[in-house]
Amino acid sequence: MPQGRGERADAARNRRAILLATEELLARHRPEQISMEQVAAAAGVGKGTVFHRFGSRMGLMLALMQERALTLNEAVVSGPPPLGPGAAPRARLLAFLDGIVDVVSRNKGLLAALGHAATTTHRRENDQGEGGESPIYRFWHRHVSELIAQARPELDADLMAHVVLGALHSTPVLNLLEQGESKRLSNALCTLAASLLDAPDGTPRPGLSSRRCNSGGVN
Amino acid sequence: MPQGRGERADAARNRRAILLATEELLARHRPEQISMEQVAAAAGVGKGTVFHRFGSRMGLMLALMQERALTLNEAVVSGPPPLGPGAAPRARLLAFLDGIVDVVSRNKGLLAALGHAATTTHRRENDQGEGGESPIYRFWHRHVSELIAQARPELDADLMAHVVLGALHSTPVLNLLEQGESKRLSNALCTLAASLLDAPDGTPRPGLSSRRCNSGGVN
DNA sequence: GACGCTACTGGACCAGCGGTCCAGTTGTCC
DNA sequence: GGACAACTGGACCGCTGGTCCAGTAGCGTC
Repeated sequence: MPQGRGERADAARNRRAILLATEELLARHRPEQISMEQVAAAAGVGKGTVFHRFGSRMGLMLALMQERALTLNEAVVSGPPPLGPGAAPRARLLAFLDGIVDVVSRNKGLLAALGHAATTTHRRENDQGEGGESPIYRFWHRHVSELIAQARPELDADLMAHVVLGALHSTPVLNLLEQGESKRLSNALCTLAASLLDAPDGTPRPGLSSRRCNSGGVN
Repeated sequence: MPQGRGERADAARNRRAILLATEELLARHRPEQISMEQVAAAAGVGKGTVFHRFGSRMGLMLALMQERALTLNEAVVSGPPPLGPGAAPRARLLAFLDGIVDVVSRNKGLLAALGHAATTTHRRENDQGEGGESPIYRFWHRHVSELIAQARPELDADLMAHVVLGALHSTPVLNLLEQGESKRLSNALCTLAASLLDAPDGTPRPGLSSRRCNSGGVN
């Protein structure tokens, strides 16, 4: 993506320096105590430069995340099975979950930083109630959602994908990752996904697995 | 809990006013654009009072959440089945998920506000790497975890509970809730939990549902 | 190699935040 | 009704994400 015609040499250099500095800081401190000023200083650059290149805290984190997720995304889109196209949806999903956990665990603080940025970033006039998700999340969600839909068309694939991916943003889970338990998470996520895809839904155990569970209000 | 001997009349009045004002603001605005100063003003109270009563933004949100979750928690601990003790773990879990979704959907912005507070609150000297979860989360997690463990002792119940509860903190899911899709979420969560508990794990479909899925690194 | 155009740079600056402080007030107990 | 402490509230602080713009330096042109 960089030096894509028209990017000056010094600009490219500084961009890399900023990204690198952010990475280092993220590795050493909790994301919420890293200020943009610190990032700028660590990169040997003025604050204005950081904002000029990345627009906002959110932009910075997004750019970093995008870079980190790039190889995984490429593997999904055009790599060999089971991650890439060609394998059965079930196998692809399990492989992909593995891949995601891997990326996330290698970038422990980054997801948390993204979450933090999302709630911190100043909203100017865009009073839109909606708000946009990050492209990476969108990509991941679409992929998971499609795989679930292929394997189990009767499920609410869209929502299930959100639920599964949601686990990665959860603070307790992130803490676990911080302690090197990524294999454990990977196993749990795969078990969960496998259960969902293999569940005896539709015919067996009638009245047990698909019973309605909505009751009245509680609070 | 209030006026529990020793709380002054005006203090109690103001405490309720603050809680109420927070609720109203939360209902009308996104949580990240509600400042403590606004809360104080809306409650007709000085900023110092708010901090004196609740300690921090986090404390305020926690107190509000605690109040909202109270009836559910009581129902779980001493209410009638299927929510309360006595029913089978599976039924209790499904009922509880329903209950949680209900509470969360009734307090749309509150969970988000809690998450926001968690990343925003100034950390003084407590440089502890750990960090404490909220008591409500802890309670919910323990309950879900125990139910899963009872129904399926071989699973990583602790982590599974985190994953399931993590869904409630996910922004896309929260957005869905905002649009009144709480029934959909409830169904999805129940389907997922049911799949997990009913999964043919251990003997059937050998080599399919519990196959190892950890591969090498990707990034 | 000089030149000018322009994108890039960086630090002073701003509004607003969460949180603190403490002098003054007001409820409560004896 | 007096004394004491708990409560109150607004001025204040340090710091943040983000803006601004004068100055700088890379790049294409001749």
